[in-house]
Amino acid sequence: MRIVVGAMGPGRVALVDPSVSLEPFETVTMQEFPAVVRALESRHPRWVWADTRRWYPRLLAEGVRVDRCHDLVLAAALIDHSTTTASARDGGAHPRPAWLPAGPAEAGQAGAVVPVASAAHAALFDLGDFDGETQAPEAAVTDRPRDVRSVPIDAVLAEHARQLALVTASERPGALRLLVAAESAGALIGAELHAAGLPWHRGVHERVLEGELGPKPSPGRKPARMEEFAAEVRALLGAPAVNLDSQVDLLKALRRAGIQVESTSRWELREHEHPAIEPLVAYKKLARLFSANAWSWLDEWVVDGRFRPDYVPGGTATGRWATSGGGALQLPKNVRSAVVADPGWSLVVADAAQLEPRVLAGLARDEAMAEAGRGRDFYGGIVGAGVVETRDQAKVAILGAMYGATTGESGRLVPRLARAYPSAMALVDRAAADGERGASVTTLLGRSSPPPGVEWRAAQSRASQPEATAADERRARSGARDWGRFTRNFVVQGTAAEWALCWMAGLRSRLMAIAGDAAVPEQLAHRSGPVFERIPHLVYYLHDEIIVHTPRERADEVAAAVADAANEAGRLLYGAFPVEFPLDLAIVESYALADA
DNA sequence: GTAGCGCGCGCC
DNA sequence: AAAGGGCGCGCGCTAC
Repeated sequence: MRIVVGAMGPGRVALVDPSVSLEPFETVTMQEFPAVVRALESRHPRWVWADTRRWYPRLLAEGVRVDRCHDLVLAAALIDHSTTTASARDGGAHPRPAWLPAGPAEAGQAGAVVPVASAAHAALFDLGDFDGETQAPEAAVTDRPRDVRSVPIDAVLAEHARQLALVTASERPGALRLLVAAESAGALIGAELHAAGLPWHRGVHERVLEGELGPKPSPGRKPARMEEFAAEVRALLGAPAVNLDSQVDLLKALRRAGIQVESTSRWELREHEHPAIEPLVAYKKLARLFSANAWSWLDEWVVDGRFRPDYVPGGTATGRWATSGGGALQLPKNVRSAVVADPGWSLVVADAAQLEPRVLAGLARDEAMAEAGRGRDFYGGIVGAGVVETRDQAKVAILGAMYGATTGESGRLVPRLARAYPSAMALVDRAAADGERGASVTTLLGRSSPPPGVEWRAAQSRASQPEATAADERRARSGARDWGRFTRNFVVQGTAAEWALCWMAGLRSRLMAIAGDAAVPEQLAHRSGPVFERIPHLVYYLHDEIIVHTPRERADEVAAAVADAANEAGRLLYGAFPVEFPLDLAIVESYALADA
């Protein structure tokens, strides 16, 4: 069952079950809405709404969670740019409504051919309702509203019907259905992660800062240890006034001191011998910590023992998430010790071991590569197969293949990988070739890469003119190769993001089931907000890694659910194809202890 | 005073 | 240790 939600008149919310009628079966005020959702949730509907980020926080604030949804904004971004719907969209029979946020103008032409997803996913995401015989009402013409909650119900219904039609007409409807469901589940999870917050121990964080930077400086001053290194660098460069935080200033001072660098970046500095370099690198390290994740970050981002970043599911081209504010996806390892479970609680920390090579093996249906990944250590498996001599070589070669390395050790090793795993190599090479000629490529479940920009196309066509100069041609070739590296990586990174979404979505439903029969002692009530009191819940997500905060006595059960969900994600994407997704999994009190 | 950009660097 | 993909953020700096 689906329930479509939209605005009806000022301040009223209409609820429609399109399998029954396009007329609302109920209209309520925004204040009444959460209670109505709570009551209807027992019927296990899929909530169809314009934008989860707008609708769901309000529900969570009232202590209401929903099981499933269809996020029309996120789904439109997928459906309207997928190469798998290109022919269905051809001719403009399914125009995007004006209220949707503008996306890239056009999806590219049919791109990389990637294997078809298994259709064995109906149970988990329960997509049986997706093809429901929904009638399409006349599309209401609306301007783009400031708040998508005010999109009229008729416009929401029309958009829903449009999306269902396009998915059905897609070349791979099963895959695209799964992708829409997984992306929407991600939107629910993103909002819940924010509501729950990551448990953050201010005292532990401050001790790390004091250990590295010295005592907290007074406002406007730099920490003592930064000043010490800065003084040392200035003396050793013979530049008493140089501002180390100014790239231009610093570069001049370095050159005057005889260090011939092109930039002030750490990796280039390290290639030179000069006594000032070591303290300069140390200064930069501390400066980064001080400006990005020190006391002012704590003041701004940690409230009541919780770090609450704003996650942006689907925020990047490849489908990885972004965050806005707080830098949640760039937390330096040395401050992660501040992530500490509440008393009586544990953290279940899990990350997928070598996710991307495994995703590639499945994507290409490369039996030999999947065989190397049988067992915990993919890179060890490659060495074991005699492809390269050392684990480090295996790692560099694999990364080189996925990122398009052409030079260095990585570039030299890639050909050996190509001989051992021709199918996998052919898949990424084809993705690169497609990108080089400006075509879009598509992930396993149907997310397509954006087309290159107008400048890129202009450079390519300039180079093909008779009067093109050598410089024109060089620029065009270099641009083509850059874009090819992007599309090469896109199919792998994007499909890995899909695996991770399925993993998290499956985990979330397992955790909800665990919570459903939870009778956790009252004394374990903690500070994480009403919805998540006393129940295991996700608190962090980082591309291939998750953290669940759970009452300690539930930790083993949660860990099993995490592993189950990973296995199921593999089956959802690859069916019976034998690619494994082992986890590094730990039950700890502090995030810092999970690496051990 | 602020918007926008390049740089450098944190994470995957 | 090294130059290949994806991001966000803070800084200095320039242009307005």
